[in-house]
Amino acid sequence: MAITTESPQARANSSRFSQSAPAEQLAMAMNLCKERGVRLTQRRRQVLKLLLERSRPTGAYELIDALKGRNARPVGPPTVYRALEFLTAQGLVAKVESCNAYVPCAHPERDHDCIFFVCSECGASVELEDPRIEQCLTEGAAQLGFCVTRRAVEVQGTCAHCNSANDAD
Amino acid sequence: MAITTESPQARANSSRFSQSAPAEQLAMAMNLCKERGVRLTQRRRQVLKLLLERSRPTGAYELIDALKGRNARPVGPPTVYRALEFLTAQGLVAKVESCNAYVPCAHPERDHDCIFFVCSECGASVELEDPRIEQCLTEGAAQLGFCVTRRAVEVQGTCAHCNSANDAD
DNA sequence: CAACTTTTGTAATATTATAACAACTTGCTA
DNA sequence: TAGCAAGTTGTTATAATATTACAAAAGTTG
Repeated sequence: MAITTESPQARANSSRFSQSAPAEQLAMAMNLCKERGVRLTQRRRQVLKLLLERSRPTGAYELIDALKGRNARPVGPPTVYRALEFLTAQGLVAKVESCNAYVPCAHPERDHDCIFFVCSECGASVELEDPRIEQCLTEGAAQLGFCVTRRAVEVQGTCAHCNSANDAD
Repeated sequence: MAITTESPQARANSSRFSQSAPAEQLAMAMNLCKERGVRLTQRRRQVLKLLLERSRPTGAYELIDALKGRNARPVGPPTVYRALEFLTAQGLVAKVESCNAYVPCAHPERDHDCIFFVCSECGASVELEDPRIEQCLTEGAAQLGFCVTRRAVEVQGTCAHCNSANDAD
């Protein structure tokens, strides 16, 4: 098996950089779910929309608070966690484990791993795809006889934007 | 900069496979701390020892419970979390973010990233080193102007042992 | 419509982690 | 060696994250 050598592709989770607006992403998600015969209900759509509108990984309780404003009755934790579970299973959302927070995936239509670069200063995250890393992890797993279900590759640090802001001080 | 191509090295966190006994690892940790001029106090040593004795990533509250048996007075969460913070800073222990659990590092003397393969069935974890992945992450960071402080590469799935046990059914 | 499945609501609670401040240790140094 | 300063640990309370269990509602199918 040859290692593909396409260069890694980055995609920020920040609206400043996003390649498609929340509305487009939402429409795409609805299509995807229709094709798959699963239901992107109103609640699930609400949660996904909120995540798409944010510029950074968002905690479950932040989502709960945000939903309080949009709904007649406040929603409880299980409701949001269930929506996140569904969205994650569909590859529409990923959990950033090191932050206990959630982000929409850049390319839910493709089945791939994401690498997250999370800025500990501004909280923004950038999703990177790198087939070489997936390949390494696949090889490692094979070597161990390990059967993979989920991967999390997360890099913490400070983003270019915050770095230059700090230099200016 | 040439990519080193040494093959990845695995090291299980299970005593079944461990290459050095807890006592040796502890002695090594004490030396390391001495060299660095930091204090591996009794509490910190206790926590490290517990982690070394376990065959899997261990939660903070599991450590607290275990310490209750070993000490006259029970220790509170902050004590354990502080010990974990110290041990992590010294590279003696790493947190498996996707499990909210902690494991001793295989090679605290070397400054490197670890990749964890965590079995969701038996809970055991294997630490793998792969310079190629570190290289990819370094490149990715450089490309983004991102300044890295911490990395977490975690793979969830089922280990060889559990896989073959399941096949036998 | 009736039976069934899936989704959501609600209340309670479990699990993981931190804040704030007091007490104790350790190592120095006057 | 007394006394101070820094670092470490103890203690209490509480914050933040997540799940269980069961009831109600909505959607699906015969």
